[in-house]
Amino acid sequence: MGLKEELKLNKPFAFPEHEAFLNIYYTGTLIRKWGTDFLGRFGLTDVQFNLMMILKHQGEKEDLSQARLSEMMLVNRANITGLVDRLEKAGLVKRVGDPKDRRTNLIILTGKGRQLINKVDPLYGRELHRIMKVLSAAEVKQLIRSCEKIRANL
Amino acid sequence: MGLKEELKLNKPFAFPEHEAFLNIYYTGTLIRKWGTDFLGRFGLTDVQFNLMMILKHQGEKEDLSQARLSEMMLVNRANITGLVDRLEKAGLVKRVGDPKDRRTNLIILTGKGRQLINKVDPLYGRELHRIMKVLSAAEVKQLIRSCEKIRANL
DNA sequence: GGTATATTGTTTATATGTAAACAATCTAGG
DNA sequence: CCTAGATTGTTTACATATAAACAATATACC
Repeated sequence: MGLKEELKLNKPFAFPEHEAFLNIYYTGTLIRKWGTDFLGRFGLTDVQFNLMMILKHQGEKEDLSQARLSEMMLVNRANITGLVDRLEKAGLVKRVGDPKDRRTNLIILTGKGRQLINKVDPLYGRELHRIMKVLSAAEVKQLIRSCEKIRANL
Repeated sequence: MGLKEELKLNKPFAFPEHEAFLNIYYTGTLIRKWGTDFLGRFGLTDVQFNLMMILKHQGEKEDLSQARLSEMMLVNRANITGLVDRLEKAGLVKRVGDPKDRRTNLIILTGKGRQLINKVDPLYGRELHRIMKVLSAAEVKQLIRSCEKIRANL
């Protein structure tokens, strides 16, 4: 359904570019809501899942400090403090001192955290496939290209 | 630039659909950040601007209660309380009692609010055009279709 | 070696988001 | 009319976001 109908707007969009811009904005918002809802069954928020997925997939080859995590998650480093606090309290991650830099905390999954993310990751992947399979391979490719073009101007 | 490079990931995406999904998520996030940055010059957040744009464009034909605003902005109605509080304190909007329903607040722009949004709206539109003009008309149309298809499954 | 500059993680103040509970009010159905 | 159920806006408790300031620590350069 078009945004005009979804939001029950009383007039159509003046420019298709405006409609496209809002489509990304609203779809991004709804993806976040969907993620929060899906992951809530496992006691996680979407942001917590994001961080743990980075630890699982990127952490194989790279030590991940709070500053590096904030960069990959596109958030201010002040955010990571509380986020790691909550995950640490839940026993899912641990702060480890970096022997090469005493300012730095390296964040690693605990056994419990690894076990949880190993369970949730494939279930999440399956849902993601369900959501995206309505697009053809060409549409997927074009969507990626269009998003990249837009980001280049932001 | 691809997400892999932007986030400096150490391995490529396993599935294009996953990459497309994250592209929307991250592009939505960056659009929000861009908006906050651009609108900050006028003393507004992107959320406050959103609400005022709805009041300007949708308010012409429809009385807008807090509940209706929360529906159009895809947020919980509890949010609107604080948002309107802040805009009211800034003198940009007003709460008006609905004569037909004493539970309801109708939200309207003040003179000052209307003046501000009339100034910012065209400037915002120009920036939006700058950002989106890298896409052809066909790409814009396809982007809208793809987002709609994805939302249908969320 | 010593000093200026940069970076890291934390804290604070503020804005936004959720869900759940509440009082006030409306609506439907007898 | 009256009562059961729904809706509205608010409050609370919490999770997430920012920017700005801070102490601790690294780094770069003379």
